[in-house]
Amino acid sequence: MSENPGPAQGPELTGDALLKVLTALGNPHRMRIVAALSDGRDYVSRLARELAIGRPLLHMHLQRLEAAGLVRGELELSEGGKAMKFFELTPFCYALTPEVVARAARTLTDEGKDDKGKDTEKNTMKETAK
Amino acid sequence: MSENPGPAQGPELTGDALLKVLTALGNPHRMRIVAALSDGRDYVSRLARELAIGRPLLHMHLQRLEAAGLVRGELELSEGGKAMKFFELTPFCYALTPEVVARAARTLTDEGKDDKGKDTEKNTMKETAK
DNA sequence: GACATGTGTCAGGTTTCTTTGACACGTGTT
DNA sequence: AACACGTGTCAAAGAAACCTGACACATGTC
Repeated sequence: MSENPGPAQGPELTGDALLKVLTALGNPHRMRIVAALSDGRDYVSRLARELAIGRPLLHMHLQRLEAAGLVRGELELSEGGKAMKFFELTPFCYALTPEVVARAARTLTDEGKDDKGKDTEKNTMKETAK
Repeated sequence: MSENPGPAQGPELTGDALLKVLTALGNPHRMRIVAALSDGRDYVSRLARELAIGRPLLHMHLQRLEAAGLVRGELELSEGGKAMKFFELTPFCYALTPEVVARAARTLTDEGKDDKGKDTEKNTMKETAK
């Protein structure tokens, strides 16, 4: 939907990034979240009802997906003034082949396991809601 | 590197199958195994030395990769008569997009988690919403 | 026989992931 | 105020994944 430049991360794909995507997608709930979000954006509480899972749980899964760059959340205000966090899919596109995996594997770092060091600069939220 | 025919499993891809692939690939060791195997086939003990991990551990990882259909092992006899298990890559090719994941997610079964399978039973959780 | 190589499996400890039930805020409505 | 709805977080339990050090079995060589 909407304008979206071609994602197509052909050339460079770090092992840590791919690993994060794979572990993010490698979970039944998170796959279902992607499926639900493919029908359009939605906010957390409603999504939780839809998927019949707890809000804290969904929150964690969404966080994981967002950290992998697969979904994107945005806090908005409804007419009523209530803060609602809407999530929508990122139009990702990864080609999973032996060559891609092999190439990515060579750039794997131990840091990847806990994502520190390199701050990707994307620091969403941290409550500006005052 | 032999040439691979077009795998391209476009039409049918069950959620359980994709999930298995994703969880299989979503691990640093297994990614490195794929990388090592992309240089050509190898047998377990040598691979373990190469990757500097224990044999039992490698054995488990290879099993996981094989269960996902990403590698294939074959027991052969060397000249000496020793039994050696050679592993080689399967030329897989998965396109990872929101649509593919969404579609696969709809065919996810609870059985997938432990691979029991042949049950024609539709066991759609007994979860009662709170 | 003792050794080095290959195979596989098992029990167990460690770590990480998953899940749940509180709790602490906000808001608008009854 | 009490309620219904939204947001987020936390601690702790439970489950699953990961890893290691044995052990078993083969074979060929010193």
